Amino acid sequence: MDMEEQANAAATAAREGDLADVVARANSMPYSAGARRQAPPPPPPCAAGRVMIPYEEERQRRPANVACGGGEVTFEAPPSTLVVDPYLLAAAGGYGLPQQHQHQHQQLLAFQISEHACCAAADSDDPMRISPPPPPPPPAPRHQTITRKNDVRKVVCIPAPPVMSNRAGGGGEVIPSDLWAWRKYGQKPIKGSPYPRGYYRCSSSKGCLARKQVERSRSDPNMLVITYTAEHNHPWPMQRNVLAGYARAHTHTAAKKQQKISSSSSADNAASSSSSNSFHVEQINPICGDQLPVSCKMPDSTATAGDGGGLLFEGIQPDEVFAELEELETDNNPMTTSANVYGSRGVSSNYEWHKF
DNA sequence: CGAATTTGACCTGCGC
DNA sequence: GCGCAGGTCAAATTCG
Repeated sequence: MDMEEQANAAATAAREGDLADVVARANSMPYSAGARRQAPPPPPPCAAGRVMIPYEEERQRRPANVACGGGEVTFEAPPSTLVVDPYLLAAAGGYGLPQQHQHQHQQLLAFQISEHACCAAADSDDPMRISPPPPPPPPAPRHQTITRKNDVRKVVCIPAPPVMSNRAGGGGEVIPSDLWAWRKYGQKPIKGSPYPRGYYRCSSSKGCLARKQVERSRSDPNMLVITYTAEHNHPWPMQRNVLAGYARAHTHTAAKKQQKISSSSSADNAASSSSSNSFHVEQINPICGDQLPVSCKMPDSTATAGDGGGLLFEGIQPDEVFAELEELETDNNPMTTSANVYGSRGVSSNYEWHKF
């Protein structure tokens, strides 16, 4: 089957909500700049409730169960994606990563896409289904033409922190951060959904076309559906010193913010101090064959999608993260290894990834 | 005061 | 061609 046939089949599968086919397509479609993954064996048809996607026979005994929407999807744990925070990978997710890094994360990305397919399947009228593989997008003269329906999108489905009442994105929505810096530029109510959709663009670099849309799943409000559109045209801002600073800086600033919040709003305080400051994502941690109880803390209720911060990692040792970083950095990428090029200081604002 | 967010208006694509 | 819905812009507002 050549690429075109694959694309057509995948488009049909997506329309029909065939999760297995969508996953197959996700695994075989070209990601951004690099399409180096070979298509896995055809998965079994999408059955209601539970889907097993063969990935590696020897790991079949250690499936990771993911609750998403109404059904349960069992994904194989990709062998090369251990103990990396799902959000980091959602952010990196291969999408917008330097080409050689994308390869490392495509397996997980396949999971992410398929997981959303599960959500989408639960939402019978969910418009955010996987789009058919588009033709190579021509240079867009205007921004509107870049992100219309026939562009490349990556969809991530993650557990959503409780709704907050602060001004952070999405009408109080707290978006788990990724390593990119995002600036919100719009929000729209979506027909048929009680939850608005927030629109973010990358603020890490001027002229970066990367965008993302964040909304809650209609079928499962506890799930956030993040749609990444276009690519970052600058290096992935992921360096060990960035993360190191991030961990410290946010515990500190979080405390300050929390102090302020608690004195200003008792309602907000109740929400943020009880449940919303910490949420567990072990259900989205299929990347670990064994259920690694990873909990991500939202440092404070004012964490926004744009500030690039917001998550503290429990259950993941810094060394493990850095080991992963090491792997990435040694992947012969001059852009990420020369951290100071982009990393020591951002481009145009103080709202950037160096704040992690 | 600079930067981010909010929000109403406008633009575009798509279905009928 | 028209209307609807999604996506973006940009002025106003808010925050640090």
